[in-house]
Amino acid sequence: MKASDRAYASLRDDIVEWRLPPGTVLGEVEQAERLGVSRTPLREALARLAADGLASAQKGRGVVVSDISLARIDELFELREALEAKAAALAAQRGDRARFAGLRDRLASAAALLSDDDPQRHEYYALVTELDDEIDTAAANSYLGQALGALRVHLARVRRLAKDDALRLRAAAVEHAAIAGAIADGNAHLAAAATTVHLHNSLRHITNHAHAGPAGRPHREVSHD
Amino acid sequence: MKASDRAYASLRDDIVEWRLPPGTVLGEVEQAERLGVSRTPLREALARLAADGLASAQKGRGVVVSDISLARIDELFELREALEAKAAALAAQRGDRARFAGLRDRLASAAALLSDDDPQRHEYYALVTELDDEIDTAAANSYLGQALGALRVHLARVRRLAKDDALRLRAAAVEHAAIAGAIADGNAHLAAAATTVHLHNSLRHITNHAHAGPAGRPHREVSHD
DNA sequence: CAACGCCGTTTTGTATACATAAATCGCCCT
DNA sequence: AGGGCGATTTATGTATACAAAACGGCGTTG
Repeated sequence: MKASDRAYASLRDDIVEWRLPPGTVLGEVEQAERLGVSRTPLREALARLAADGLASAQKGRGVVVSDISLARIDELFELREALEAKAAALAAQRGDRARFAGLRDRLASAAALLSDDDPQRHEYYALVTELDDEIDTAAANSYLGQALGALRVHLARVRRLAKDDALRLRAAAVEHAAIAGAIADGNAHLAAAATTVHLHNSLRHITNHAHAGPAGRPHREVSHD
Repeated sequence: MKASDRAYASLRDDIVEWRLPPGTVLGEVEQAERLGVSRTPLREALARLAADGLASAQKGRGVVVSDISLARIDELFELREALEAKAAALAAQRGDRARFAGLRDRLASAAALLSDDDPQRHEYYALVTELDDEIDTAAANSYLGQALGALRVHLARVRRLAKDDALRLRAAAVEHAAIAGAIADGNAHLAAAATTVHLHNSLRHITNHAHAGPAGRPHREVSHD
C-alpha cells in the first residue's frame, strides 16, 4: 500500500475519532515524523483531507482540523436530508424489493439485538450500515454515492457528540424499518418522507442529548481562529 | 499564486472546456512540462482533480480524465435536483425577500437580453449565475454550498453537450423567474417544486438536443478502457 | 508609551534525484 | 505460428535538498 494512502487513512481516522480535535494544526514535518513517512506523501494526504472538508488550509500556518460545532450539525443534517431522501426515493424506484423486505423484517426485530449487553451495539450498527449500502447500490447513482460517502465521514465525527441510549436506538430501528419497508413497497414518496422523519428525530436527539466531548473529556468548542 | 494552484486551474479548465476529452491520460512528466511546473505541484493538482471526480487514478496508467457520457447525465441531474431543490427551499426560509424579488423581475424581463445578437448570451448567463450565488448565500449552509460547487464543475462540462437555442433559454428564464419569485414569497415548498420543474425541463432539452461533441468536433463517446 | 518596521526563525512550496513497480516489446519455447 | 515469459523501458511513488514566504520577536522611533 502506498505511503500517502496510509498517511491519509491514519490522519482521517485520528480526526474522526477525535484524537486530533478541531483546531489542531497539522504541521507537515511534525506529522510526517509521527507517521513515519516523508513530507511528499504527507502533503498529498493533507490535500485529500482538505478536499474532504475535514481540514482546511490556513495561509502560513499549515492546515488545521476543521471545526465541527453543534451549530454546524444543523447544516450537516440539512445536506444529509437532501441526499438520503433522494437516495431512498431512487432506491424505491429501482431496488430489489425482496432484498429490502428482508432488511425491513430484520430491522423490525432489531430490538432484540439492542437488549444485549453489547455496549458497542455491533450487530445493530452493522445492520444499519447494510441498509445504507443497499440503498446506495439500489440508487445506482455514482455521483450521489460519492456525495453520500463524503457526508458519512463527517457524520462519523459527529457521532461522538451524541450518546446513543438504547431507547433512542430502538426508536431508530423502527424508523429504519419504515424506510426499508417503503423501499420494499416501491413507494418513493413514502421512502423519502420516512427518511426525513428519521433524520429529524435523529438530529433532535443529538441536539437534546449532546455532551461536550468524547468520553467525558471536554474540549474547546468553537472559535479556533 | 502557487504553481500547484495554477496547474490545477489550468487542467480543470482544459477538462471542462473539452480540450482534454474524457479518456485522456494525464502523464505526470508530460503535463508538468506542458504547464511549466515541476512534478510535485502537478501531482497535487491531479490529486485535487481526482477528488473533484473530474479525473480518476488508474493503477499503473496514471490518472485519466473521467468519462461523462449522456447516460451519466441522468445521474448528475438526480443529484443536482436533490441539492438545488434543498438549496432553494432553504433560501426561501432564510433569504432576503427584496433581493430575490429584484432577481425575479430582472429574470422575467430577461427575454430582452436574449434577443441580442450576442452569441454568448453573456448578460443572461451572468444573471443566472447571480441567482445561483444568491441562493447559495441565502441557504447559508457551507456543506451544501461545497457540494453544489463540486456539482457545478461537472455541469459546466456537460453544457458543451447541449446546444442552447434561444427558445429554450427564454423558457428557462421564465422558470428561473418562478424560482426567484417563490423564494421572494418565502414559499419553500414552491421554490423546491419550481426548481424540480426547471431541472426536469433542462435535462429533457439536453437529452433531446444533444450532439456528439463541442463545436462539431466529434470525440469518442464511451468505453475508454 | 505605542506603533511601525526590520530581521531571524520556522514553515510551507518547489524542484530534482532516486527507488520501485508496472506495462510493453521482443524473444524463446512449445 | 502463437502464446507465454522475461528484460527493458517508462512511469509513478518517495525522499531530500533548496528556495521563498510568512510569522514572531525585538528594537527603534514618533
